[in-house]
Amino acid sequence: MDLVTDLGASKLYRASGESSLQQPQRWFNTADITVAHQSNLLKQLNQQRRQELFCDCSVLVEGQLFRAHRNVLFASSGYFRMLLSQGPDGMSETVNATFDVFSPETFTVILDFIYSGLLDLTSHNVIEVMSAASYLQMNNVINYCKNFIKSSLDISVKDEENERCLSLSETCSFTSGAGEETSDQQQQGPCSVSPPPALWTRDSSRNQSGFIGKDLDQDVSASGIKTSSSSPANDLGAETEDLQDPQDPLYTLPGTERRRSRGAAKRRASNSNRSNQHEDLDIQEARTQKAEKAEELYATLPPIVGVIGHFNKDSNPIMRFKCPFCTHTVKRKADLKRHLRCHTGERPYPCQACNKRFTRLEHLRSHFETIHQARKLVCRKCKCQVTEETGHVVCEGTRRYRMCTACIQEVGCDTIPMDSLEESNEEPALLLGVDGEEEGESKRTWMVTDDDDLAEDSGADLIIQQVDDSDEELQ
DNA sequence: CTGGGGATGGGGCCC
DNA sequence: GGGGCCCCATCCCCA
Repeated sequence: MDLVTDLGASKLYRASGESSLQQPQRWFNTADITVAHQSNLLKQLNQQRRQELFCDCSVLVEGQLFRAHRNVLFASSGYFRMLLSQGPDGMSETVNATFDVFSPETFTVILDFIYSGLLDLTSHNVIEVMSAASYLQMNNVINYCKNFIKSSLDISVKDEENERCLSLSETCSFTSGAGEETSDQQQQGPCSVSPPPALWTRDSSRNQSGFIGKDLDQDVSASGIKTSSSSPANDLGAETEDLQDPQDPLYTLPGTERRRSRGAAKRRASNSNRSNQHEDLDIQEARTQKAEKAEELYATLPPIVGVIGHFNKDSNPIMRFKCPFCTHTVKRKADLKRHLRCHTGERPYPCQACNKRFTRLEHLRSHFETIHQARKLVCRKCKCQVTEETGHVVCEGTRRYRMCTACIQEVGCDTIPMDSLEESNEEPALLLGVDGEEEGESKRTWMVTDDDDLAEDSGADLIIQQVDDSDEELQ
């Protein structure tokens, strides 16, 4: 076979034994040949795996044995790449790997994908598969899972993403050449997922399982869905700072971004008084919309799963509640409800002084006491202990802190707006909703009472399922 | 560039 | 189940 020409990636070959001058030429596009060959090779390997032919690698997952080919695993998984490259040189030796961090069912999905390119994702297994893929360092699978989640949730609020989401939401299985770092997807069948609302993925809070790492954030995949780089504790969402408002009840910047934006948030907060009415209306409207979406989110929340972990000494089952969004489990449902806020992005507790919102009342209280009440009896400048007598409260915008008399004199009284709690009770009283005598607004408590700011209880069904929570117990 | 402190967020658990 | 406290991790700011 002679190489005739090269058209980019697709090389055209002429069948040998034929005259190019006398007979019609028969051209073979090697791209098609390659695809067919890869497909056939994969089928053969998969058959060999199922028949346990030439399998030189044993993988034990929670007691269930899987047989596979080390070269295939090596090519598909960063974890196995590392494991096998560190293993014994003797290629004749069988390699064993043991996992307890994911279930055999999950590994079956992973293994099937490796050998077929078909990823059998469902709304019930996608989180576990993504977690396992993260563990096994299979970025392509992670991306498929992420896209699956995104599409399932119909996250897009942008018109230009609607089409993509629609096409993806119809897809239940993702296909790819095994080991390929591509995110091409094909429709394989109807989607079994009832898409949760957008806010779920718009949330970018910390992920206890940490199943989305840097790689995932870096690879936005061919779908073009934008993600933001974030802290190692990843986020499911893709949200830019610009689209969020710290005053938003669903203010959900990813961990790092959120903190990076803290300064900006503070600036915005400090400038909030200057915002015009139009902006207020916009914020209010956006808040209402997001609150509605939050309600929708809770209404369609994946079921809260009560799980039975290991048994205690008395052979009594240890009940734990599994987060439907991550692998985290907690002992109490109330704790899970609290934990869910880091996924939903709920921030039901706004500070009335700076409009910053918090996920917990105690955080709001701590913030308020520290920032706005100057509860710390420590001089901000020299850090010495101060009392009501030896120090004064200094106001700086909505911030209050204490300074000792010496530091105040050193800095100069004229430059610092002086205040003291004993002299001015209006703000703490107003903000704390204490029996203040202030006008109108003073009747507000420091935690917002707007209905749309407080998400209702999910009321999710409780499902009992047997899981191994040994890893969680270690946390 | 680095270390310390402050602010914030999240988990465990007690009341 | 909610409130609250404690602890720890992370990030940002600043000296």
